[in-house]
Amino acid sequence: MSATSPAAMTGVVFKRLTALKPLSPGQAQRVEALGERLDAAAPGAMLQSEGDGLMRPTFILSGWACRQRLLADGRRQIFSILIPGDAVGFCSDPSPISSASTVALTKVTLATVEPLAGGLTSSAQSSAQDQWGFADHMRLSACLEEGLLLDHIVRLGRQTAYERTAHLLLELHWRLALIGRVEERRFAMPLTQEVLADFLGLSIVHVNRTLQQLRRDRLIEVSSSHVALLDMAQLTLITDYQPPSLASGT
Amino acid sequence: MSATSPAAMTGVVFKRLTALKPLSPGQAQRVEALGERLDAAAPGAMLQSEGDGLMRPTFILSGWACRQRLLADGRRQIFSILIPGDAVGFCSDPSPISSASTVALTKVTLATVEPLAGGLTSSAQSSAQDQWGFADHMRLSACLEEGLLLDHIVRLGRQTAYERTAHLLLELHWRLALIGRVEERRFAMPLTQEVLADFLGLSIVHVNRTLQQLRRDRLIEVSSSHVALLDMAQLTLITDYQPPSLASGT
DNA sequence: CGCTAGCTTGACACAGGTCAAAGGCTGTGG
DNA sequence: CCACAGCCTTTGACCTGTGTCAAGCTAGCG
Repeated sequence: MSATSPAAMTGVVFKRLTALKPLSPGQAQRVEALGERLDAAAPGAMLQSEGDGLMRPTFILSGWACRQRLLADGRRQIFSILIPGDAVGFCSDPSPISSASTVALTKVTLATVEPLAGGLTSSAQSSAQDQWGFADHMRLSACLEEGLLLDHIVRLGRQTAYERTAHLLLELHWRLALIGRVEERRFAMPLTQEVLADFLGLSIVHVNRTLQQLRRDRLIEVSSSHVALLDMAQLTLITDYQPPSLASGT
Repeated sequence: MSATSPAAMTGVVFKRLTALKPLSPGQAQRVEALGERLDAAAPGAMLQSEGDGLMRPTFILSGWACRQRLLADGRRQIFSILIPGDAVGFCSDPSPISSASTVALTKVTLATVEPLAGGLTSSAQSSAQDQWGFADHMRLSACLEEGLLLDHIVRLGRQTAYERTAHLLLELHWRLALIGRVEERRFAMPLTQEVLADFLGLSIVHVNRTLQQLRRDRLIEVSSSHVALLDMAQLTLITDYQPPSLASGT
């Protein structure tokens, strides 16, 4: 987090966006410029694109976060896990109340795209306007995210703890690979078992047991916040995993 | 489904859209025009806005449907239940494979908005363009739907069968009220217990038992595909239900 | 060097799943 | 108009995946 050069930090955003759709030179430049105005947040802090009116791309440059909701009695459900390169919580309609809040899971660095130079707010079409020059990417990103939400619903509704856990690991593997954070099927995963539990709809204890089962079955290896997938074929089979399609129909 | 006048059929769409944001006279007219070109589908039929390239608003005028996914071994998970007035399956990115398919649960009548008269495809902004004149509504609708997906995730991940079932009934009550299909807290719900099970992530048998428990607790009444909510306050309390906010931040 | 947050383990409880069979309904065709 | 077929609902007996409780354990951090 500390002494990394701005270029290294914005790299993840570049990779993430490029995977969705190639960036124009101008866009690439603006992504690089992200490195200028950084925001930091400590674990547990709420990240909210403060009712900014309209959506304004804000990216996680480093660290992990999540979108979650709390029930009245304290139960927590995590909707999605956010990794570097991901855009942070904005729905075109910034619903005031607790629809979902975005929370840092580790120390996090954020950067927000600045609006384009004034006068360009041309065309009539009111709201959806692309004052930031990333409308296409944001739309594709929203699609990708919807797909992830659907995957999550399947996990929670129809898969066993064992399948769920493995499925999540495959998802993270895929997403982290996209931003170049996987080596030899091994990646860092700075999540406590409590977070995993609240994401997977399980109890902490059972997450623990399930991870151990996966380990005993020689499917994964876990060591101090690092995970290695030992048998992708088998994992894919067990979990019925299908990586998101990035085919931009446009 | 048969002898109803076009106006009566498009009424639900009108109500649904108006709830999101008032319709301009022109828009209202185009909604009425929906009644002209109807499509019918039998229970079990796949409804897909056949890779239409871009999104093109298609509405359910009558009947119920759902978005679902099948696992390799036959397990099914339903993501959302679609009622009259709802827009049907289109993601800006029409992912080819089984991300999710839309299926009719009853006999269904559909209508698709026709593109605006040719030459209007003006402005430069490529994709997001509103050839159909409902961009704002579609965007708000997408937000509403995302909220419903999040609710669903909470249900599946953190609520008991009892809570889940009751929560779903409150959601349906709210959505049906929006299109004027609730009277005295009573509404038609043409869903088999199997569908409920696949939506709620439960077994058929347990859905049955849960409904009976709710009945025994004098919270609901069920009779041949009609449901009555007897104690909304209690139901809301139990399920931690919060109706979606329609506050259009725009 | 002690504290605290996170991990691990065991014993036990219970929500919800599975299996199996019996009752309704409803529509269809003889 | 009846009888059959199929689908849906209901019920009971039993099983199991996951949760709960409680206690140690480990390791990083101040």
